[in-house]
Amino acid sequence: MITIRDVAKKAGVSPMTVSRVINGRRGVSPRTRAKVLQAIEELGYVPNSLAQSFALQRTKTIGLVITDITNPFFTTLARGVEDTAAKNHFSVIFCNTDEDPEKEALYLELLAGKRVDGVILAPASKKRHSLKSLLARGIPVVLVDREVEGLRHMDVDIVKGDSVYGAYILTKHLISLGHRRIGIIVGNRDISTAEDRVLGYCQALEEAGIPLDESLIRFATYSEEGGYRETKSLLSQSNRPTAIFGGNNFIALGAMMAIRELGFSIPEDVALVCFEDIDFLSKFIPFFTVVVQPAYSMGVLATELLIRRIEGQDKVRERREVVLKPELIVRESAGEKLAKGVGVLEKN
Amino acid sequence: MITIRDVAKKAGVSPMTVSRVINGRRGVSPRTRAKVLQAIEELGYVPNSLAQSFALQRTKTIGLVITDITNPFFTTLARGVEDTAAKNHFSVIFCNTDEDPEKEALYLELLAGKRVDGVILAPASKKRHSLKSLLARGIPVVLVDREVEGLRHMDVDIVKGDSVYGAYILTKHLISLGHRRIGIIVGNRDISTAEDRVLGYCQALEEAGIPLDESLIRFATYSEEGGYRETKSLLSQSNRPTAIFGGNNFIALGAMMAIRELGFSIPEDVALVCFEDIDFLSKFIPFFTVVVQPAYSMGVLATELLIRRIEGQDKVRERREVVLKPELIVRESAGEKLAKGVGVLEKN
DNA sequence: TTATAATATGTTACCGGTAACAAAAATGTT
DNA sequence: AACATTTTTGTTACCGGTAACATATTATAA
Repeated sequence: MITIRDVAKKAGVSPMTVSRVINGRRGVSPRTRAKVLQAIEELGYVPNSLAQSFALQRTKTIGLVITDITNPFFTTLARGVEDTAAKNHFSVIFCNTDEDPEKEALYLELLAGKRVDGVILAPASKKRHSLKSLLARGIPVVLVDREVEGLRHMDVDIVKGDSVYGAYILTKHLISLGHRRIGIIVGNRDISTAEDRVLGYCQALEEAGIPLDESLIRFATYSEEGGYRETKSLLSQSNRPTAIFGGNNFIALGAMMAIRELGFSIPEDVALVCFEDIDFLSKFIPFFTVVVQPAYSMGVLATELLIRRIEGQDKVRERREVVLKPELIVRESAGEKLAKGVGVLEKN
Repeated sequence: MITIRDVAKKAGVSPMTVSRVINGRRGVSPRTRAKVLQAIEELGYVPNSLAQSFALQRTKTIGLVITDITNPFFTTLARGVEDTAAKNHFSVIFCNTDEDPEKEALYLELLAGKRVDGVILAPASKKRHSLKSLLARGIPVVLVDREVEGLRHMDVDIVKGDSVYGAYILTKHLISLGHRRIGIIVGNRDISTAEDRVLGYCQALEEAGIPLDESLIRFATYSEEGGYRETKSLLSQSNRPTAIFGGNNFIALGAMMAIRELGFSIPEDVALVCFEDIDFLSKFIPFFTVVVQPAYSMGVLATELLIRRIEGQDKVRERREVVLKPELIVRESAGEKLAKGVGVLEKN
């Protein structure tokens, strides 16, 4: 492998001079620079960024720890991260935790060992402990999508959607269409968005004077199985809901399966809405009423915040919180066509 | 930052001994090992894998260079790569080229600089040159999904789907349903799968004795716009096709848009089939007839091949080629319900 | 022309591990 | 007990860059 010393020898200069040329530092005469560049060219030299990272103690690499790259929400977010990282000459190492806090802890440890310059994390749990290995080492962290408890005074930024608000408007929309018994299925109680979405749901019900029925609130997992199981359970209880609020796209997918299996149709028998759009489906058949979050922007913003921390351009040390408003997209799955002239649907 | 020397001092041994303990090497007495472990524990020491990589000249990291993580095919493939890499204690750096050979070359250069142990690449073009920076440095490469020209005798493995066969059976399926004029839209001519899919298409036509009409074959881009534009063009020509074969999911999506805009319906006016499933959509509404490739397995296999090369377990130096058969999933978008009793549809 | 500053280049040591070899200690053998 | 072996531990140098400082060269001013 060709090193900086090989180049130096060939160009008849010192390694340091070559280093200067590579990094475009001033203080190299044009003639010397030309000689060095030629030597680099002839030898096909590529600087060893590993050695560089090692010497400089920074890797120009960030870790992206999410739960599942297979979820379009995270895919899009990841794309935002990658694009922004590339623009700033950072690479991205990516890790899927599958919502497993242990796997998460393992990955964070790994990233700490790799001395990544920073980490973007969608935490699998509200618990703080897995962050320790990073924070203790002074590695900046930006959370995305989800909160972690007890970080108020630490410099861990966060970029998230306003789940409370999103759930609130979605629930309100259902109520405006005449629904009174609305089931809600979200992820694990340990995930902040699960709590928040239930909170927004409760707020909307309260505002409408609809009494809360605990049996309609289900904490499951943000997965197809979770949605499937809880929907079956919800729809088989005596006083079954007329609408179901899926905590995310996967849950809605599972719910859809369950509804179909039970021989019900959407929205005639049960309305079904959810958080996150259902990508391809919605392009083909604009059917599902959803609340969408700006996933790509979340990735971009998180990366920008992180890089700013890394480069130390932020004098401000306190925690930053970016909360993005989600958007309600009204389509048909909540029975909008059936309920002509109701609420948001006047225009129909 | 705590180093191995700090631990050594605290434990009253040499750094080398600590290194041995960390790596679980034999030749350390139980008592010493205990002392060292305790020191590590007390100091909260985590080995600097950067330094480790540097000393050992291997990074335990692979690069994954694909065109777009947003495409579910690549997302799934990436997941296969990540899972397999993690299982073997490798990390994955990921890069999106957006089908741009220049961006690809840049990323490969970057990865070469980072001294990744190997690269998995879905090439943006058949041209070989961007691979040079890796091959010259002896960095193993495994191609996925697509071929690169002139690599016969080089040790660059490949894992791909059998595009010729896939296109062949899909076209044959259309023919069996009575279609004679079938339009096909694929990606750039520089991409091997584009050529292969057209090849399979031609074979099926030839076999059925249907003369080739060049105007029905469109090399565009593997994107929504490509599908949209070419579909509009295909459907507005005088003798318009009764079926369209989308080269991938995005193309089909664009085609769908175009068809809808032109006021046609699927499959009554035009049949529409494609390569790659349309994930969410198909779960909700099993409508699209497609040929699917085992994306996850492709990721797994590619990673396994790569790691085997990296670890040098392969005595065999010649190029390996893994070709996976795609699967035809017959649904309704080619007019199967309309054409009762025809071909594959006897069971209906 | 000489002093002084500015610019260009070189030297040394270090980043934090580990391989390769050397030395010391423990164990076994005759 | 004396020697050979094996096991445990330590020493040195190196991986390939770069910071910090030292020195040589050139330009600028007095």
